[in-house]
Amino acid sequence: MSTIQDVARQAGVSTSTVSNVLNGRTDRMGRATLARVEKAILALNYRPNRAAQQLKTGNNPMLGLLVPSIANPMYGYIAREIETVAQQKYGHRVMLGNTYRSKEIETGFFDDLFSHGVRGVIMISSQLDEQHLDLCVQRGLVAVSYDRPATPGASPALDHVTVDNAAAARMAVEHLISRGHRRLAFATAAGQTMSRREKVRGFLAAAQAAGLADSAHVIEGSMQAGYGDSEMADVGRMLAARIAADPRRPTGIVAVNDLMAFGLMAGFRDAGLSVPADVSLVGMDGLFLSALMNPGLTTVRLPVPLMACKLVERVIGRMADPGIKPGEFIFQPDLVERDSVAAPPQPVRRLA
Amino acid sequence: MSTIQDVARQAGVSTSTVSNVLNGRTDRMGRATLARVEKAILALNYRPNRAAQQLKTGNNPMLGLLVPSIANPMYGYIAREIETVAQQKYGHRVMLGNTYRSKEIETGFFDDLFSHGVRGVIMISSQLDEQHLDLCVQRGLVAVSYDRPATPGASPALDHVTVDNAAAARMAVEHLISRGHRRLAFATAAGQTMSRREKVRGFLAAAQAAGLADSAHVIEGSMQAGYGDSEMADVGRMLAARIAADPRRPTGIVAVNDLMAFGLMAGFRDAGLSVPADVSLVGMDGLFLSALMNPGLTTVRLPVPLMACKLVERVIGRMADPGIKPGEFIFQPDLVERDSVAAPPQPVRRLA
DNA sequence: TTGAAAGCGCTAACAT
DNA sequence: ATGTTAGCGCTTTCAA
Repeated sequence: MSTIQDVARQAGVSTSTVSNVLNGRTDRMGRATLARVEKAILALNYRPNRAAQQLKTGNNPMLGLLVPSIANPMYGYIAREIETVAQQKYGHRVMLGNTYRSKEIETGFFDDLFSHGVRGVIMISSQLDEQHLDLCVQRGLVAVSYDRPATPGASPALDHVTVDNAAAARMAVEHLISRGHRRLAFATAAGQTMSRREKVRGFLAAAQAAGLADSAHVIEGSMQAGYGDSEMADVGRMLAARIAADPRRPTGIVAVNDLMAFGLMAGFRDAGLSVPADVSLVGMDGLFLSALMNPGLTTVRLPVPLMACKLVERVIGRMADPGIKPGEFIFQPDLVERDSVAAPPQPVRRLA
Repeated sequence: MSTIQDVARQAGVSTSTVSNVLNGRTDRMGRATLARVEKAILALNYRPNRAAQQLKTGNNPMLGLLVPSIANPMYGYIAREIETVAQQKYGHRVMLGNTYRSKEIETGFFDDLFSHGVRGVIMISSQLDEQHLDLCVQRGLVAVSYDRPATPGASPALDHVTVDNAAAARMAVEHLISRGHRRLAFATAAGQTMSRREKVRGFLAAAQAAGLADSAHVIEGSMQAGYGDSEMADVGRMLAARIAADPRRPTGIVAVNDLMAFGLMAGFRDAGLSVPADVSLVGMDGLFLSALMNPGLTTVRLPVPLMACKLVERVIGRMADPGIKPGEFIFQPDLVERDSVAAPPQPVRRLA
């Protein structure tokens, strides 16, 4: 590994000149000098030592990325987009952490962020208390949160990038209603996240607006382990059994996310119910996997690449200019129609 | 952020004493001194600056992790296991990169590994030339490769951790044969990886051993984009159409991985063929998603947590002791039976 | 048992 | 236009 000194020697200049070209201050030198330095850099295949740069400047071209579990296909998708734009567009690397939604693990990650000199972090579905977060922000962390709107009232210390969850739920409900469904349910897992709360709110509001308040219910399953990839589907499977057993069961179900919908589909199959003949189902997320399900899952798709861009743009932008105030960025989803929704089954008529 | 100096001052000792307690050399000091230092560290919530440590020692408690795409559920799963053990068991953080199987991107990642002072890397399904890799290893990188056996003949500069891919394919074939299948196919995507080659070899060998060499074929679909999450399923879907159109089509199919199997299932459905009544299907990977498919996918499951442990243990072990020679570690898979395999359809008899 | 001090590779203020 | 230099926070040798 060659150092800035090696380059300086090779080019016959001082280290500050090399440093200047490294940092784009090329106006401060002759063309010939610049050329010599660039040649030496190439010849030695020189790469600046980030640790030294960071020790000096306090900056590290790296972002923290916190997800509940990267094994969850939705978080994997978001993470891929984030890493790709952080790298290709801004030259930043990504330090990844799985939190399993544990506060202790999150705290540990933040500590390490500081000790590695990483000053920007993207948090996917955080559960962090506002006070802990505020503390990190006070210590100079630039944080951007996904999938969780700003806490109303609290001073926004963070950026918030999120889909319009209430609108997403509404789209699902309206789609079901347009196909003739009157008995609706929203299937979710216990353990409130902001986004789940918003979806429930949107679901209920849309049902009410259609005059269906009395026949729209929220069904919640409890999760053993707490973080949510296969567990989320397990909950769906369990919930489906419960729903199937109910003689007055809903005919149209909105799932809190695609994984839940996958579990629901499997559970209905176990119970001998057919989707969409007996129950219709709408997911949320728009995973590529939803197209592979049998039947293909109708789902509300989130604009993941757009949101990932915004997330990265905001952390990096605010790291560069601390004067920028945190903001809130809400994206609109869209409905992808496939084969998991049909008209509700006709009630069986007894012959007189 | 407090420094080692702050701690030294607070405890009334020199920085070297603090450094000694930081590095476990507690025998070199009095009990009272140790206690004072520990108290000061706690009081100041002190965290050593990794950049400074690294500048001094050349070590960084961080691992590189290279995957083709973290949006692929299999790589997401492996990555989660790796990050978790690296962190919880060894206190190392993970720097993540998506390669999209591009050599340029891989090279860029390696450069950044060096400039960040990261000396250990885990490569999932790398396509790297041996020579490029060797160069990095010569420069001091400790590399561990997953899913690719050592190149025979070449001096092993890397560790290799992999499942016994040939055995995996054999298990799938034998399962199909045991259910009465005689016309077999192996469905894969174009673009050779080591693991795909091994699987093909195992498939062919098993078919031959059963005297089925003439009726066992490898079917290969080409990928547009090159890296493989939804693309892999797309190839499967396309391949299914091709297979369905063949009047002498195979009755039992082994898919190169679960994603391919998912695509195949969807494609057969498109074509009006039923799994397993018309075609039987065995996947490979053992994703949790395979249990959610309709029908549930029979698949050869890889021992991911075990392999992840070994991967991490090897990089970190060899970083600590460069004397350890690279080795090869092969894990055995097992078959998970679900509902995608049945007896082959009876040939239609015409009435005389 | 403890401390002083050099130096890892870099940046940037200051000097020339 | 270019060079000199202090110092970022830490480890470690050597001296006391």
